[in-house]
Amino acid sequence: MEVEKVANILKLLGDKTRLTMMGLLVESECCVCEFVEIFQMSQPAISQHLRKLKDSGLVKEKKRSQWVIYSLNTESEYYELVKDLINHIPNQKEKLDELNEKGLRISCE
Amino acid sequence: MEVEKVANILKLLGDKTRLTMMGLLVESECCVCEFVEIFQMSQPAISQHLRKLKDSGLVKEKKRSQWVIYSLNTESEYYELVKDLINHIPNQKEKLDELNEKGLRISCE
DNA sequence: TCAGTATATAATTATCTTATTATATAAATG
DNA sequence: CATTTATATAATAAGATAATTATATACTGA
Repeated sequence: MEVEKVANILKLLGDKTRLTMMGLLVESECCVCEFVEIFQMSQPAISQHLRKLKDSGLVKEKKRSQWVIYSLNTESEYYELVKDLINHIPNQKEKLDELNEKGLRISCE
Repeated sequence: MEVEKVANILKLLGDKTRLTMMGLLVESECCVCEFVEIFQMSQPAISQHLRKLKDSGLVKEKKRSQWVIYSLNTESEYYELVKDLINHIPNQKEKLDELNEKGLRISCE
């Protein structure tokens, strides 16, 4: 794995929002509106973060009815690196549990 | 470990030069002029990269005669993370070997 | 002590990043 | 079919980043 490629992945995940997104996605696939709720950030900002993660191949998307569901791309050449990184951040599951309690959970595995 | 702190470390190492520096330092301590030679970059640019690594506590420095020798700070709270990251880049030892061959190696363990 | 070498800092500039607002697209539903 | 909901894209502006040049500091050795 080239240094430059790894550096680019680190730069990509060197953002609190995107790193947290990956921590969430390792728990469960998520749709855009769930991220908007969790991060309390504008929808375009969320879409742009997801776009970067998708452009790098770290996540993939699928359409389900009106929602776009994002998930980790386990086929990515960086998947092992990503898992190593996520091991160093706290588990993000409870953010998803909170969504559930508020009845705002859309995506289901 | 907070997400934000990890993200900051990833941002810091999400730069080809700084990530390579860490790959070199895991092999051996190095002085500034060795980095300048290896990266073919201006000396102030090198010093500024090292400053960032030092400010975050990832590396430490010591003075030996006219040289400033940098080394990994194995006491850093991020040391395990750093080691995990470096495991994903190619070994940088041969860059140091090349310096040796050119007679430009200063630092010795 | 002066010249040379090693390093750090300051100032500047170009480029990148990230957020926002405005707008477009597309599906769902009454 | 019009409205609402979900998402994406474009334009823009503020702030961060990284390189360079110029300069300062500090140690070494003749």
